[in-house]
Amino acid sequence: MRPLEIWSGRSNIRFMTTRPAQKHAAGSGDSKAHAKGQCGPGRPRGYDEQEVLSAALQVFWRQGYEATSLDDLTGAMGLSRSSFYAAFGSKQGVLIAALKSYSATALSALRELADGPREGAVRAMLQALSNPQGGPKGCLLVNCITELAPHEQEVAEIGRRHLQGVEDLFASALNPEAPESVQDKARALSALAIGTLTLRKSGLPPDQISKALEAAEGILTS
Amino acid sequence: MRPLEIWSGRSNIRFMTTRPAQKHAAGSGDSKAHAKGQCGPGRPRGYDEQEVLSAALQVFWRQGYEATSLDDLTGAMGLSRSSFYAAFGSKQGVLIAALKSYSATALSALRELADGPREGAVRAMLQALSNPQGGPKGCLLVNCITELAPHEQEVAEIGRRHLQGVEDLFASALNPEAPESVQDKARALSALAIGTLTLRKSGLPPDQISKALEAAEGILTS
DNA sequence: CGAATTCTGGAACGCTCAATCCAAAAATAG
DNA sequence: CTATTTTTGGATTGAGCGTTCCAGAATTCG
Repeated sequence: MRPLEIWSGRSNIRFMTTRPAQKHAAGSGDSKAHAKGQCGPGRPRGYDEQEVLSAALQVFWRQGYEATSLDDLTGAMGLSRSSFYAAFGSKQGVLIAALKSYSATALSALRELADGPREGAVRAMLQALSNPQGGPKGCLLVNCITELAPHEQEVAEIGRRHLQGVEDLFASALNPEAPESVQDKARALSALAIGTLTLRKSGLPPDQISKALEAAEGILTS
Repeated sequence: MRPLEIWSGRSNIRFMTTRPAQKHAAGSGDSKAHAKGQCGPGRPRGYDEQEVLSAALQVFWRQGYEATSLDDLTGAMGLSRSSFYAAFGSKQGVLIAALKSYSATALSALRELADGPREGAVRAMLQALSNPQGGPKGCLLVNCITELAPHEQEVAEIGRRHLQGVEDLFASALNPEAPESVQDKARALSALAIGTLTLRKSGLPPDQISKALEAAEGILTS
């Protein structure tokens, strides 16, 4: 078996030590309002961090993690290798940043549907999850969970939190009557939506999936 | 983007031309009863084809396609590179053979459950699919569909047929009353089962998944 | 016993991989 | 202006990749 322990621990010591202030968290939590104007002495960056992260996200989404090379990434991001490693530390680093950004964006969009009119909320969420912006590329997080989670605990952790978030939104959109099995129903709805992504990838046309979802939804939400 | 066109077309011309009779189909269809005893002049093989294929299958299952190197494969199979390429032609070749073998085995096992007593058949199928032999590794075919199907049409094709098979078995296990939406219900059940594999990979314990499945199943099958 | 055929071990091939390094460029601070 | 700090481009690194090749070992056929 190939050594996969690259992931944990020894990530780019040079970067982590020489530039500890620039945490770049990439869209998730601790963005310290890194105003883009003047921020110190040195040469300013020639790129927008969110933009290049979004470019990297798209590549991972289209190709998967292992099938994506650093040339793919730097090419799509428009960055030299130096800038890439200075900003993200490693290939794994930019993946983690992309996954966090993706999760935040996706959950935010889903929350709007969950907070909409009660009737139709679940249906709208199912349709949105099963027919994501990525089209046949599916859901970036589901793809990466499938490919990496068993061996890379940080991916698994981000994935677990994301799926919990989806579940919670389903639960909040379900009829609060009969709350004894709301969590289980929400979990089943999540699984149902996620499963359709595999059907889609294998070539099933979207309208066939919508039909199946409607057949299931009518009874699952009651 | 990295050149991925390796897949189609130009697969090991030397092997294909110099040894065209040995099709090795690896467990799927056209096994010409390749009796293991005497089968011609030359030196006999020092390995069992089904055994080494099963070993390769396990490695792909555990690590995924891209993360598996040829050293991983030949090491687990106990084959030299020469024997490997003589038997399977390429890394893609052994994956395809493994997927076909996996699909046949899995569908056969699922058919026994579908043909069992009507009440409980659907539940047994859901539990079996969501808690496969592979444990947290999930389902080999679902893994490979997620990782490869958008770019490798042969994987997509095998996956599509497999999922269609699962759907058909669900349909045959469903109550034949109200047959107007049997196919959609069966498709939804497939998606539900497949989706639980992602939950499992992200770390959700099996009993939580079983609970959600039972909550969904009671109403989905009625 | 040769001759023909087939498998096996292991080295080698060309290439790509993720990651590193360094000097030049571009900004601020005094 | 000079000194300092940071980013950038591009060459480089050593290891690993999938695949090929060939000489020798093992078997059957005449």
